[in-house]
Amino acid sequence: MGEISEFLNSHRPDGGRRSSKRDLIVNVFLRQEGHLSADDLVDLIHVENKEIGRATVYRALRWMVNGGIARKVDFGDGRFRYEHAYRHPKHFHLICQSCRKSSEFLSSDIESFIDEVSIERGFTVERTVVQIYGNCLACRDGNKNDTLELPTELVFARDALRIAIATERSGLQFYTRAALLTKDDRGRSVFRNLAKEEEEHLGTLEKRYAELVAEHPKLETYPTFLFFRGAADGIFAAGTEELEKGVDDREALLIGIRCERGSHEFFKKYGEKFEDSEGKQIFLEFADEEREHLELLQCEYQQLIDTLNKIDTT
Amino acid sequence: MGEISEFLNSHRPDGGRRSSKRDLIVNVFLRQEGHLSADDLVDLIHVENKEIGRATVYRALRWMVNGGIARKVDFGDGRFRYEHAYRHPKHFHLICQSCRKSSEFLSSDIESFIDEVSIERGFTVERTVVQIYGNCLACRDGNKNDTLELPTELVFARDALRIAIATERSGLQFYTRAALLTKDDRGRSVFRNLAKEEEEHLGTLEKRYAELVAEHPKLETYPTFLFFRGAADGIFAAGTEELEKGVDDREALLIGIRCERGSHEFFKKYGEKFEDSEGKQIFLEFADEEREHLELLQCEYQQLIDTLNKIDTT
DNA sequence: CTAGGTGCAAATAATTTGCAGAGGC
DNA sequence: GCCTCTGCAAATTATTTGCACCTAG
Repeated sequence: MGEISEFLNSHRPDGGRRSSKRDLIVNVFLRQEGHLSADDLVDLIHVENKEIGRATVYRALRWMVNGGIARKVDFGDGRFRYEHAYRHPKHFHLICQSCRKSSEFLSSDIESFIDEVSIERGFTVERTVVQIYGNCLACRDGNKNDTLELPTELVFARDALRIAIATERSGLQFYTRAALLTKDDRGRSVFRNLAKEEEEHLGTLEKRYAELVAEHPKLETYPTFLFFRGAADGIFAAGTEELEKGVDDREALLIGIRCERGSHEFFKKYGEKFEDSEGKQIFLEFADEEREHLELLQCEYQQLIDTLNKIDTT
Repeated sequence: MGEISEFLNSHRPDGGRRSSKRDLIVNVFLRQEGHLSADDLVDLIHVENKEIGRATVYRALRWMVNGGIARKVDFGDGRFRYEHAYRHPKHFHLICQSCRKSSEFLSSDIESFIDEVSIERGFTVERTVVQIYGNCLACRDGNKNDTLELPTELVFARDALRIAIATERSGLQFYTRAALLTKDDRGRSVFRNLAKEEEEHLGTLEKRYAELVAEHPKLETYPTFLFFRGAADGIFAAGTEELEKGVDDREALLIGIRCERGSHEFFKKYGEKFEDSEGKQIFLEFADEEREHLELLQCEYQQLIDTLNKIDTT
């Protein structure tokens, strides 16, 4: 629970005096998963202490929203819901209109299109709402209510690992192929080294993934949380395809740079979405590695250009 | 105004008796552009007739929402807004938090990602909300309130034409190139004919576009309403690139089929979004043309396969 | 004539606020 | 001791409803 109080300290708005009642409200709230209405929370609080008034709960909720501990969401049925932000990144919602349950997802692609639209309109984005209303699978084929819920941070970590693994695999393939196709000795050894690194890291990631699902077997079949189309066959897949068109060493380096940059940016962005947790760590470690590769390639590219210029002038 | 009453007739829910008061409410409502709160509408109604009660306006709004004449939207500030559906497809919103104005957009890509997520989760979609909250350009750099608003149907028509033109251009390029690369005489004439058709149609579309912007000069610089990344260099652009990799006649046909199908589906989908209007017509005409091309190519492909089989067995 | 539309006033429902008192620092 | 938190009850806000009356078909 030390981590939670650390989280609370960093998210306390204004000098905010502490009070045992508010502490109780915040604690009960953080223990819940999912989306509570103010009234749901009042009921939960009253189980532990009947002396706490509705207004206090409302005030505590407003205080939490201001400090970023809670997020206020609106499913359009006249009351607001609240979800806590502890180890829970901003996300989008699927809302079932028959059972009123909501499930969550993230889509890197939707986010990037939203950015594109906002830029075109010169709009500064503060907050984005994506809600899909309809009917869930459970409601349609006879309410099998096996709605086991895994903590989002675990599912996020799983998706992070899957995407990282796919990226490493395609990276390995890319550098292996590039090493084969490269004419220049020095370039070949750069690509070979990178291939070796990708291979090693791939092993680490696969082990980590195996451990994760061993500990939580339900994770394997749990629905996707983080959608990212580009990850299906790995970020380097398009690059490898390009290689086959017959590019020269310089172009191969550029393709590598492009892929590493894309993957670095992706993992950095999603790493930052998460209050510290397994998922965040995986993403940020990966982002770091990709940045190192990127720098290595960029340096190599610069040297190649310099060499070519020297040849040109002699 | 005949078209409006036709629209009303097709959207009248339950036997719905007609009444002069409700007629007035509906008429005033349909004359507005943008998003009104119930109270805004009450005020507007009271300008023309003070004898109409708030409850009646609320009842009329509910009646319109049931019949699909109006859509109820929720910008999260505690009151609902209403927008009419006449010549106005379902869309997404950018909502400025300082001036409370909202602007609209459509993104084919976001819609397709939403479909993807829904399918993965086995979710049947009824309604989709995408809202971007933040600050608009006008609010940020000193409120130049030159907020001229063009009717959505015009902007939609413009975007339809732009996308259609880009598609025709890339189609023309594709078929021209394919005709050059084709070895088989018969195949070459098919591609050549298609190229000719694309060229003719391109001319028609460009004329139509020129007429549209001549009539409404502000259209040229009005912000994009329909975002579609694939349209930037035309739906056939990727296909043309593939051609250059050196494909055989059969593959060229398949690429053509794929492109025509994609373009047919895109234009059909967006054509259907619109209550009859200029934009709808452009989209559906275009969808039709692409379907014809598609059928032609499919037929040609079948004959090619048959011929190959015959050669194979002799 | 009668189902449905209408105005008014009262009801509802979620949330906020005023105020007097309690409690942390 | 001061400032903030708290409970209670009253206020607020958007919307809906009950009911007596009116109107179109």
